[in-house]
Amino acid sequence: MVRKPATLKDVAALANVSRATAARALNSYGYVGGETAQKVQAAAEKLGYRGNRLAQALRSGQLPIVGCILGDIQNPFFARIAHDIEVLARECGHNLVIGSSEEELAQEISLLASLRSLSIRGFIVAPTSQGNNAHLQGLIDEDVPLVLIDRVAEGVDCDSVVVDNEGGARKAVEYLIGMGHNRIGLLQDDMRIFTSRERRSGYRSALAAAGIAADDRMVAVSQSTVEHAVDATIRLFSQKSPPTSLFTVDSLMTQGALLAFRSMGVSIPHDVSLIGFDDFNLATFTDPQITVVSQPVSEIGRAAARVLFERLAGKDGAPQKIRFETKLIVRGSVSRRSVI
Amino acid sequence: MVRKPATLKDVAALANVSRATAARALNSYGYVGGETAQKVQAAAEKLGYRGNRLAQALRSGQLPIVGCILGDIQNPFFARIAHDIEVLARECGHNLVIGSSEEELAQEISLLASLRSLSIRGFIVAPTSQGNNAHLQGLIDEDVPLVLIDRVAEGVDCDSVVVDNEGGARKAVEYLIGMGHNRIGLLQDDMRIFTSRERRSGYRSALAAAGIAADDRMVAVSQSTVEHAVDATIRLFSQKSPPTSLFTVDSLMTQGALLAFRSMGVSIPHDVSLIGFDDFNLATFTDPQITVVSQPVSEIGRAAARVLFERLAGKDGAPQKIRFETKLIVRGSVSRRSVI
DNA sequence: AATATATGTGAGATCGATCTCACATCGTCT
DNA sequence: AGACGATGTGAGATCGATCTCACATATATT
Repeated sequence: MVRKPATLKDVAALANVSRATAARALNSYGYVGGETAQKVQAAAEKLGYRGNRLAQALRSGQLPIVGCILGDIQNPFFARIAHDIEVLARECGHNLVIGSSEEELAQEISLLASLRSLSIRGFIVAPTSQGNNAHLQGLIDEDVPLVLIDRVAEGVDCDSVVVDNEGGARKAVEYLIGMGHNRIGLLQDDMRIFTSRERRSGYRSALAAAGIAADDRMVAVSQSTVEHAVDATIRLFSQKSPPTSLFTVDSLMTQGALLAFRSMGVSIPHDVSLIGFDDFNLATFTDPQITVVSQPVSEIGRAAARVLFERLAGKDGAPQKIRFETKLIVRGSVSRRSVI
Repeated sequence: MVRKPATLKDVAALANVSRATAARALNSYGYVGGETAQKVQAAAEKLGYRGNRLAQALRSGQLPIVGCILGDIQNPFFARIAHDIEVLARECGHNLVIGSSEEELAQEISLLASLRSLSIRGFIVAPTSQGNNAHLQGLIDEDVPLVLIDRVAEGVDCDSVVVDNEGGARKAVEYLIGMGHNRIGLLQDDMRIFTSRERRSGYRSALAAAGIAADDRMVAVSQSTVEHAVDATIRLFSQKSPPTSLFTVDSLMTQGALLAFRSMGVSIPHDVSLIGFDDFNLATFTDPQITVVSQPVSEIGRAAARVLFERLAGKDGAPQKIRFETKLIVRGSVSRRSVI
C-alpha cells in the first residue's frame, strides 16, 4: 500500500517524452507541441503528480515558506498576527513556519539559525532584544527579506511595522492625570522588550510633563502572562502607600491585574483606577468595562506580510517603517479623584 | 556584502580533502583520520558552515518539519496546543509549520497537499470534517505519521488525542437539570465538527435521561468566534419563550454569550444560568464567575506531539487513542430554579 | 613472506526538478 | 536551391549533501 509519490521521471516515462519536455509542458515555458503537452498533462493527472517542492527549492535556492518568530503564540495579540500572516502567505502560495522565542534572545537566535538552514525565503520577527542583533543583521547582509513586527531592533535597518507605543502610553497616563491621579502605577514586562521600553517612556514623559516625580516603587515588572501579572500586581499594591491607579502595558497583564484586584478585594474603579494597553474581547464584559489604549491589531500582521511579499516579489528601495496610531477608548475603569 | 552560505564543497576545498571525507568528518560516520577530522572541523568553523537542510532532506526524503493544521490559531485553545507542540518539536530538532483550516474542508485538503509536497515528516491535524477524509487516509496509506487532535475522523484509523466531550457535556447538562432547569439552551458550532457533535450528543443524552424532550428551538449554531456567538445568543434568547439556561460548547462562544447577555441586559445567573465547555482566563474574573467543564488543555498538545515523535522515531504498533477526562468546575453562573 | 583485516580517502551516483545547449525538423524567403 | 528563422525535443549539467564502491595504505596474523 506504500506507493511513493510520482516523480517527473514517472510522468515523462508514461507520456513517452524526456524529463525536459515534461517539465516544459507542466510549467509552460519554452516550446512544447500541443499534442505532447496534452499527453504530459494527462500522464501527470493519472499519476497524481505533484512536484517535489524540496527539489524545486534546492534548485532555486528558496523554499516557499516564510518564517515567523514571535514572543508567544499564546498571547492573543501574537495569535491574531500569526493568523493574518498565515492567511496572506497562503494567498501567495507560501506556508508559514512559526517559532516562539519565549522572549529569550538565545532561543530567538537558535530558532533563526535553524530556519535559515531551511533556505526559507523571508522572515517576520518580533525581536526580543534591544541590542545584540547580529543574527538579524546577518539576514540583511545576505539579502534575506526581514520585517520586524511590533518591535524594532537597534541598528538593524529594515522594514518594520509597529504602533505608536510611546504616544499611546502617554495618552493613557495623561488621561489618568487629568482624572486627578498622581500616584500612577506601571505594570510592564521586561525592559529588554521594545514595546515595554517605549510604553514606559510614554508613561514617564506624561508624568514629567505634569511635574510628577518618577518613583520606582510605582513600577512593577513581570513576564507577560496572566499568572505572572497577578503576582506582580499583588506585590505592587501590597506596599504601604500603593498607587491609586495602574497602567498595564498589554492585555494579558491587564487581565492579570483584574484577577489580582479581585483576589485582593480591591474594587475598580472605586479603590483603584485601571487602564490597559491593547484591547481585548472581554474588556467590555467586565464590570466595570475596561478603559484601554487600543492598537489596530488586525492591521499589523497584514501590513507586515504585505511588505514581506513585496520584497519577495523583488521590490527594492528604502526600508518601509510603518507605524500605526493608537486610540484611547474610554470606558469605566477610571474614576475621577479629588486631589488631596 | 552578499555572500552565499558556505557549502560542503567549500569546506572540503579549504581543508584539502574530498567532499566525502568532509561529510564523514562532520557527521562522524565511517573512518576518518584524527588529524583530517580536525582540519575539516576547523574549516567548517571558519566558513561558518551550516549544512543545507534542503539538500539533506532531498536525499533523505524528509524535512525535519512537522505540520500542524488546526481550526484557528486565534482560538486560545488551539493557540495553547500549537505552542506546546512547537516547544516539543524544537526539543526534537524539528520546526513547526502551522496552517489554519478555518474549518473548511477544502482549505484543509489544499493545505495538506501543499505541506505534503514539502516532504514534511509528520502531521498533527484537527480534522474539520466528519466523513470525506480521503486526504487523511492518503497519509496513512503512505506511512506518513499522523496524529489527530481534539477530533477524530470517521474511518481513519490512526493515533489520536481527544477529550471526553460527550461525558463533559453530559455532566454540564445534568448539573443544570439538577439545579431545576428544563429549558436548556445549547450554543454549538457547526455539526461537521467532531467536538460539536459529541458535545451535543452529551447534551441530548442528559436531556433524554431526565425525560426532557429535545427541542430544536433551544439550539443555536454559530461559528466559533466571539462575534458570531454574540449574534447567535441574541437570536436564541429573543424568542417568545427562551431557555432559562445555556450550555456553550467552547470558550469563545461562552465569552460571546456573556457579551450578548450584557448587551441584552440579561443578568447571570438571576435571569439565565450559563455553563461553558473549556475554561478560560477571565472565567473567574467575571461577576459572577463562570461555571465550566474544563479540559486539560496543557496535556493535549504535548500528548499529541509525544505520540507523533514516537512514530517518527520508528515506533510501530496499534494506533494510540488517548482520551482525557473533563472536570466540572462549579462557580457562580448557575442558579437553582424552583420548578414551576 | 603471504595473506587477511583494519583504517583512510576519493570518484561518482543519487535524490527530483529545472535549465542550458545542441540537434533536429519544419516552413518561408530570397 | 540554399539559407535562415521558428518550433520541438532530448542529453546532460546543476543545486548540496550523502552514500556506495573501489582503491589505497597500514597493521596483524598464519
